[in-house]
Amino acid sequence: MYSLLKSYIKSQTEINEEDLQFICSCFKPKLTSRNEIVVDFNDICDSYYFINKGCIRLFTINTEGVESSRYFAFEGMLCTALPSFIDQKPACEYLQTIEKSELLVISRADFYSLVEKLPQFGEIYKRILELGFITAQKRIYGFQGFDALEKVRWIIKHQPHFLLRVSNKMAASYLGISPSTLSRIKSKL
Amino acid sequence: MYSLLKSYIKSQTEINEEDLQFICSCFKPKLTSRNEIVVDFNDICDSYYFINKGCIRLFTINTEGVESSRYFAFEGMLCTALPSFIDQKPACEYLQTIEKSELLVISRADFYSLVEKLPQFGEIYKRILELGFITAQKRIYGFQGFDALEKVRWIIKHQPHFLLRVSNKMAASYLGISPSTLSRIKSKL
DNA sequence: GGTGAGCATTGCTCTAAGGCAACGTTTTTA
DNA sequence: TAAAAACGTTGCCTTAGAGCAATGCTCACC
Repeated sequence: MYSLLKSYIKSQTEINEEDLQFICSCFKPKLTSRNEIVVDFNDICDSYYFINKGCIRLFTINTEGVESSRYFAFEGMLCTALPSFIDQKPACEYLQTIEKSELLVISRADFYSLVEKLPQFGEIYKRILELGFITAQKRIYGFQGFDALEKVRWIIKHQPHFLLRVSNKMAASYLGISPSTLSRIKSKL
Repeated sequence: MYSLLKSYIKSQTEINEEDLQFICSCFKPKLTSRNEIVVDFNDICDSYYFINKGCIRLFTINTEGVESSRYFAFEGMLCTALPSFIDQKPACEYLQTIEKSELLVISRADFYSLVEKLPQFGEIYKRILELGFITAQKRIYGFQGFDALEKVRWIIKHQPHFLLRVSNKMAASYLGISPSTLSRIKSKL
């Protein structure tokens, strides 16, 4: 159950077995079903989630009822509704497992306690933030000024499994195009 | 020259005068002209910039020669081409002062040395990353699925000075609309 | 394992907004 | 300070892609 988490941590930092065990002991397993909402729109998010199996989507619904997805996380990745997690305000977005999933959950208190007490874990958190920042930027550049076809090509290049793993509707809401447009583009390659 | 930087740091963390002085001594003044390119497309970015006066734009140019702006920073803000700064790879974007500016520049080596040696500065860096991440996310949600008018309303609401400070062309390239569309929208309020 | 809800696909129509061009204005440069 | 280059604005035309609707498929749920 914890082998993927362990190898994730070891890939991020030098760490001894004892500390590694201690970190893992802070993560509790949680099984979720397809399309289960783990963090609701008005919730204050107080956990960080490691995906042992399955897939998490972060999305919101605007005033006209249209979904907008901003992030998908897969096996071996950490994920949370970060703005809410950091500032302890309502998430204003949903965190959803779009497949039957096995999550490893660490509470905010334990997470920050690890960041404080274990310098290696502080390093990991810094790295998560840096990577998140870079990913968001790449996405902004990747989508800005591109037409629908170019966006689809971009996602195929940068996340080859994405379109295979995610429903047409969700993928479209991530790319900022309509499901029918995405469907038409896919049928032409 | 350093008063704005000092008040920025004091607003972010508890710090004594000695440490504050030491931090400031790592920042060197740099004067730049309007539209000066500070970090070029192929440069590896090895400085962090604090804006004492003026304005920085981060943008790139795609294969068809179209500009896409992803971030504008104003007085009292820190800014760099972060992906390049972190990973020491070519920036693939431009960092430009769009007005005559006074920057306070810290080298990457000094920056990371401060992060290591002064816990308060480490905190500031963590906070920069967190805020950057949150800002990027808000922008993704803020623009996704919005039409041109809604985007303009969004920027007026969230950054009221933006359209007054930034040229029509640059603002359009930030909002992901054409300069003529932005011009038309502005004329109708 | 049968039924109902939601999703994917595809054709048709319509509109927001981009491209282009012309003109006036502002900024840059020599 | 005069010429040249870049930018802002506006009109006209064109088009990518959204919206809607009909059909067939898939999957969740009893």
